[in-house]
Amino acid sequence: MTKSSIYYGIFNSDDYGPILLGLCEEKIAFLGLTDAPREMRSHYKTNPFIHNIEKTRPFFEALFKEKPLKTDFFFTGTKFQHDVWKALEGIPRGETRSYSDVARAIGRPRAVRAVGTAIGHNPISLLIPCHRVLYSNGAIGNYRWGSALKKKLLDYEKRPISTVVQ
DNA sequence: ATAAAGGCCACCC
DNA sequence: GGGTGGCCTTTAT
Repeated sequence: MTKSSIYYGIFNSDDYGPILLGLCEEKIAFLGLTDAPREMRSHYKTNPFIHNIEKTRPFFEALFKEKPLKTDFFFTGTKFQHDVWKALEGIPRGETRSYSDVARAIGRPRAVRAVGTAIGHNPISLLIPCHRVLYSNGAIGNYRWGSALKKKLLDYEKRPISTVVQ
């Protein structure tokens, strides 16, 4: 059985720089703040990558609408990672949690460090809001695309009205 | 099978 | 403030 292709496009967001968006079977399979398709390799080891702006553009544009569709995700990953990522979806815009909050939320209060690692492997940045998870001491913490970008995202989310990702 | 490496945290100075 | 040991999953030997 052959693997489904990943159709990808690289776009530019005014505020956050390049955004790489990957589709698999018409669902969002990857979203990252990068212009490097190889960033998708660890998630989709053997799928063919096909550059296709036309296919991916509507999904990119939807990101900046009022209600971007949050449901159509194509997921890889282990059960543990799914549990973690699913917990992240429940963190509303403008709020934050600590890594240990998330660990508690999935019923694994002591797996804090593993939670951090799993969050770092979140394949769908922004829509699965991994940037809303901070150190328990309030520090910004790390981010796959750089702590500076994480901080920027959070600063934007403090605005009452915004056109950024919901 | 085993080891090493993580987007952590509570605890100790 | 800065180390350090423990915790748990994933990935690489």
